[in-house]
Amino acid sequence: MAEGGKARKEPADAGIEGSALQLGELSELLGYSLKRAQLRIFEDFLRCVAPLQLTPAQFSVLLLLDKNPGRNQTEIANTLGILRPNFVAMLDGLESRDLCARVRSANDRRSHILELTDKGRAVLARAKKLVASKHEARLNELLGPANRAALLSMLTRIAQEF
Amino acid sequence: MAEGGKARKEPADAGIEGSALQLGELSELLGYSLKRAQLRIFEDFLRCVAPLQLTPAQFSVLLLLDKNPGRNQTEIANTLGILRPNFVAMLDGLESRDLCARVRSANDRRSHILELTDKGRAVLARAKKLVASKHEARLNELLGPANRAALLSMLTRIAQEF
DNA sequence: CCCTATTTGATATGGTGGATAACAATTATC
DNA sequence: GATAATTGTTATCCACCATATCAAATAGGG
Repeated sequence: MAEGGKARKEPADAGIEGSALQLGELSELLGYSLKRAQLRIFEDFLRCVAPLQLTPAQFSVLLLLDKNPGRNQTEIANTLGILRPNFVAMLDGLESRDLCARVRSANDRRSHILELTDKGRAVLARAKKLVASKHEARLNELLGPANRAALLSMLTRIAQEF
Repeated sequence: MAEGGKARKEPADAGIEGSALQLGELSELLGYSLKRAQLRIFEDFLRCVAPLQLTPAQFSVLLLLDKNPGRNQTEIANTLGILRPNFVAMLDGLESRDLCARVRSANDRRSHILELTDKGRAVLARAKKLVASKHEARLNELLGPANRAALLSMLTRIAQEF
């Protein structure tokens, strides 16, 4: 067994066996970076707002309820791109934590008007502070305010006009 | 019933009942626009590459296999952020369509070396053309080459350094 | 050389989001 | 007043993600 050259760990070949794979055209694919960045941002959001146990989706619901009082489930869900059936369980979660409430409408007894509770408003206020001071602040630090604004503008443009 | 003011459709109140909800701080939340933009981009990718029946994830696997021959499942999956257990079914799909093949390694009989088949290379080539000519071209049209490059750069930065 | 630890692909399983069909209650429409 | 449409809800399915576990194979230490 002394003819050596195949037993160990193949140092004979080219030699990029270590780890670093070549991403190739993948690094030019916008969708790929977009997805990766989105996962990172959501991960950081969850971390920053962990004390309040709010997901990005839940936070967006609370924000929307605060800015749009008197709306029903369908209106809120549609605005956020959530399908009505899937919005039910989400509201159940928020309502069971006393962050919002379903109130039967007097005009149309089919619909539930959604309201923030006092606790919901308090949690939202704290969440806003955490997001601004930890999450978005970190982004500003990484990109700078001007770049951050440009990035937001382009993403909004894609979301709306693409 | 002629005392009017409550029967019809409540034109008495403020009056923004039509539809347009106020997004409020949501439009300043980068994560929100990021997610929305990502969904749009993936939707368009699927549409553009529909004739080949490839998802973004599948396309990224084919790209990676092409640029990194001789790698095993773990290496490819790790690079793409896919967990090994979830990569199995994905490979089953690609292999059953004869786009790639698992080949037992001679050095290490535990691992499967992943190879693109001829058909896989052909499909990848066609997919690249569709993505470039339809998908990415449309993005360039919307943002312009310079903005598109800046966007990609910032997203990559977030994905890597955030 | 043997025994143990590690690695690789695979399976099973659970959780979460997203999508559609269907339903009862209510309202709109003709 | 009969029929259609809307609202919230349930049930169900599918894609994706995550963890524990396993058998086969390899690596490492005595």
